[in-house]
Amino acid sequence: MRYLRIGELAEVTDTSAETLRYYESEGLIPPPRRSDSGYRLYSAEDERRVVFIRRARAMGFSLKDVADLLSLQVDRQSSTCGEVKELAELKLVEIDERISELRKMKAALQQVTEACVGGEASALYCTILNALEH
Amino acid sequence: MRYLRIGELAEVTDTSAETLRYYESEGLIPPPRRSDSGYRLYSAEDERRVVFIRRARAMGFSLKDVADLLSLQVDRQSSTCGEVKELAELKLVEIDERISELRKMKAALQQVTEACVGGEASALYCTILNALEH
DNA sequence: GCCAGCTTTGGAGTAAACTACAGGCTTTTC
DNA sequence: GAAAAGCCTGTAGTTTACTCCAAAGCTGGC
Repeated sequence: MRYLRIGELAEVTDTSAETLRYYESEGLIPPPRRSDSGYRLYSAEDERRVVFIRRARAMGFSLKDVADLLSLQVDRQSSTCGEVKELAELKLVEIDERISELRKMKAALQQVTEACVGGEASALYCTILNALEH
Repeated sequence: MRYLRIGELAEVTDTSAETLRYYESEGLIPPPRRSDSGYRLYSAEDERRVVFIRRARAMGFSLKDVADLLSLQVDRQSSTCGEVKELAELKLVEIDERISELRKMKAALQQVTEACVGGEASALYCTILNALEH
């Protein structure tokens, strides 16, 4: 199994070593194993986790949100399926709402670009706010 | 035409007077007209603008992003339709990417909740990371 | 006309999420 | 084997987006 050092993981996940150490300090990624000299060594599992965090962040989820989502990683003894399911369903509703808002925004933006086909004169109507009040 | 005072606008847009003044200071909303005594008086147009800002913020767009989107409000002389269209299309791509990421996340979450139907024993498989590597 | 509850400006404070040192090891490269 | 590059801990600084005063002026109801 191949382990990555912090700089390597930073590169493949498009972030920085500082950020990775910060995530560790905030408990978003578990303390990785260390080399004899104390260097952090990250597994493929750690990498997946960081990729997930970065994706969620890019979508505007807070680190707290991400922590909630990651907490859905559950082992047998810690909590029942019911609790996990409840949390997941709450987040599902949130995600659905986000998607529908984004669709509205997309429709509005498309209306803007369509209004723009007509050349200079139609710039008058090129406002996203006008497009939004369907 | 009905004008709203800052507290009223704050209430209908579910934010605070301070935040509205902050948006004004950052150029996200234009300086509204004032009453004789200097109170801000907001139009329905202002209200729509604030609603838009709050929605976009709730979806994780930064104020800079919002400013970009609002800059699509263009008047005849300021810029050509081509420029507006280009910006709008750039944001459209961004929005599409966001939607598809959210869909992936949704699918993963649904997989988690489905795995949870089976009761306690299946909690072993209840990890969102496992679900994400389809 | 008085008082509670607005509003004003200006400036300071806060929380989240990084980001950047400093000083000192370790590893790699020439 | 020496310089360059990478990593360590710890702490301090930055950015974004608010949030909270303070001191003073308005507004509406009794």
